Amino acid sequence: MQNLLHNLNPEQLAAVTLPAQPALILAGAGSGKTRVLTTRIAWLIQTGQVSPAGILAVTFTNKAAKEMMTRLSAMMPINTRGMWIGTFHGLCNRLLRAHYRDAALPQAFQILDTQDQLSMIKRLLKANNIDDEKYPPRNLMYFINNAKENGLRAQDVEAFDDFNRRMVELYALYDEQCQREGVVDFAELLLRTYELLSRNQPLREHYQSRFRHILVDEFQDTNNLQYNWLKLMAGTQAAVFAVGDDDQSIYAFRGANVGNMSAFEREFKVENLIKLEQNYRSHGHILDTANMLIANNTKRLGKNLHTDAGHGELIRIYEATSDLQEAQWIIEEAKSLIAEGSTRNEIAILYRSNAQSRVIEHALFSAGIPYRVYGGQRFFERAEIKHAIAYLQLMDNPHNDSAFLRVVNFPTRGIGARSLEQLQDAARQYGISLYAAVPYVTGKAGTSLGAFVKLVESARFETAQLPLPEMVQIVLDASGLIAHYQNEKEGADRIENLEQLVSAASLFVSEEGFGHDAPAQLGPRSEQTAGPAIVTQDGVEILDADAPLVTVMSPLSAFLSHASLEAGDNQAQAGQDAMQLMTVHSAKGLEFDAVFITGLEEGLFPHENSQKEDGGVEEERRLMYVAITRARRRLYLSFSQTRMLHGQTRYNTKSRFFDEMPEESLKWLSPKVQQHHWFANPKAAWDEVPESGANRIAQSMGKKNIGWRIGESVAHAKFGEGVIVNIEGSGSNARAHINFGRHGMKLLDLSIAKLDKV
DNA sequence: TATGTGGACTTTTTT
DNA sequence: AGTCCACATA
Repeated sequence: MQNLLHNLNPEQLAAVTLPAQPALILAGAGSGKTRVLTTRIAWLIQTGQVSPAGILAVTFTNKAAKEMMTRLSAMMPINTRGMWIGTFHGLCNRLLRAHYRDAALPQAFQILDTQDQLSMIKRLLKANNIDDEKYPPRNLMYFINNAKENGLRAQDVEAFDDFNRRMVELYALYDEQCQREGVVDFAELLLRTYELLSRNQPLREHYQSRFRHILVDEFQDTNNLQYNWLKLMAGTQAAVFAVGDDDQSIYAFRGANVGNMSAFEREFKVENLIKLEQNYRSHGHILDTANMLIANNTKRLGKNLHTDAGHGELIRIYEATSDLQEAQWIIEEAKSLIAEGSTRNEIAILYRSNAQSRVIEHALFSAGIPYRVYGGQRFFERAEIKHAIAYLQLMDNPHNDSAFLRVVNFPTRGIGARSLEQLQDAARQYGISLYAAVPYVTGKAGTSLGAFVKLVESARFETAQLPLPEMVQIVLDASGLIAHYQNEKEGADRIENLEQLVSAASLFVSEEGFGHDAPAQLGPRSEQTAGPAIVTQDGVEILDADAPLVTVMSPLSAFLSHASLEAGDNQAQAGQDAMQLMTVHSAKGLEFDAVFITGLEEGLFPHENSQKEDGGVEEERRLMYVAITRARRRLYLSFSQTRMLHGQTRYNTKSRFFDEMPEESLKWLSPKVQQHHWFANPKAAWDEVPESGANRIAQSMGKKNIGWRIGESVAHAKFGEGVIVNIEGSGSNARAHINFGRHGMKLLDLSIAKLDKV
């Protein structure tokens, strides 16, 4: 116990040892948030206030859940696998598996990932002859997900015009189709659980009285449905311990509602509000910069980070002439960092949008510096893996039409569009799945479809008694996937990935406690585990907290859930000491000795789209706050006068965020006025050279010799600094398009406007 | 049915 | 500029 609370600062200690009441912990970046969460759980258990079974801990990512379990096992001898620690979706999956009948789901229901959901919607539109120009599948998907995240079924959505009425109809059709196929999308996992518990009183009361303590990580990221889900789980008895940071709320665009923090404070009558403001990560100048920047936001719960670590180094700021040159500068700085003893792993290059990584990657590649880009395709999202998974899905639940269509003719087995059309007609006519409709198709199409069904059936039959990894291996061979990729020119990597799927199955089986000899397909092993695994109370089947997934689902079903809910690593070549490239969003939660934040230009960061959204710029500022607070010791900020974007050169002004930082913490590496753009930017130079054809055209159009040039920086009394983006007309008629950053693009008459050179 | 071509798109992302 | 997707063609 002494040990457990040892080394906590007063605020952390206070948070960890709060009484069993609603609590809101405002945990600043680097303030030891995860430590507080895990220590709180350990303290509750060790002091005998609650048994491990009475704890529900919710996170957003699998990574965070795993981290929590690892730290918890390090703190006390406890089997965390049986505990209810997981993501919202993972926990919902667990609940729905245990109570599938009450939730009106088939036992082997499967989970659609975003790809699957979109392809399902496309199919739906096609089947109903809907013009996908008028109803873009992606929009319909957003519509449906948004409705679900607000707890609304199709019948609850109010439609005020024909267009929306149609959308609602399609939403209803979509849900019916999912139900027929026995599949649920991500939002459905949440909503279905919410509905299950709100309708089923004994079940609700069981869980409400069982979970005495509910702990929530990253509370600022909860959406409306998740917040209501928590309220329902908590009932009136549970102590909800919510940890979050409103200043790090950067996911509003996907439904996160920071307002949930103040709603929680109000609705739960929170009396225990603790701020963790002591930062253990960054040096003083970095924190001062972050603090001053975020102070420009209006709607804040209020928080200021401080450190004992001293001021440290100044923030280094660099103005580049082009994106290319910015990249080259980064590499020079990184090289000298490495020369001074930094490891590449400890250097991160952050950018607002993925498109910015290319130039940097090119530069790193030519410099021969190893790097790793986050955010690529993830293991379970690769096409070949999705194919293999689809075969497994069909063996587990043949009515999954998405899975059926994905592989019915892959590898090709002579089942073309015509055959499938016949099949889909039959399926629609009888209201059954494609798989079930196969017997209704006659002729040659029927024969080849029948052969496919036989393939799936015999794979299922032959592997019924085998452990999961062996089953996967057999499916890879029997499906013809391996053979297909062997014949393909660049199939080697794909075969390697498929073999990795077998390893993933092995790893899964041992990690989840299924045991390597457990048959993959046999039903739930509740009979074998016996004991208290499932108890009946008021006629309701109740899951015991220590019962892992093994008791409620087969290894195969569990593995398929895992594949959907945990798409796997998206890092390329892990392991190697490499520089880290990622968007600011994906950097959240990470920290590095040295951080480069690049592309700090108006329009890019803050992003131009954010100006139109209300609260958009504040979210961008929080994003910048997250970026700054990733750095431990050294922080570089850079921006560029010109940048190639979407095949066009853009002239941006520097980000407004520079004006919101403390001058005394900054060190400008480049002189305010650089050499002229056409000097450093080869492309611009080419355009401006008098001999070039392009320039002769420009001259004849009056683009030159009027005292101003495209790309030149100017200052205007009202609009501040800007960049000349284009010039039209000549002589006294000359007018210039000038990008004034936050003031937007202006068209000014050059003979009238008072402009100064910068 | 594999392959090519034109057109539209382009902020951020986890489950 | 680069990617993805739908549709057309050999």
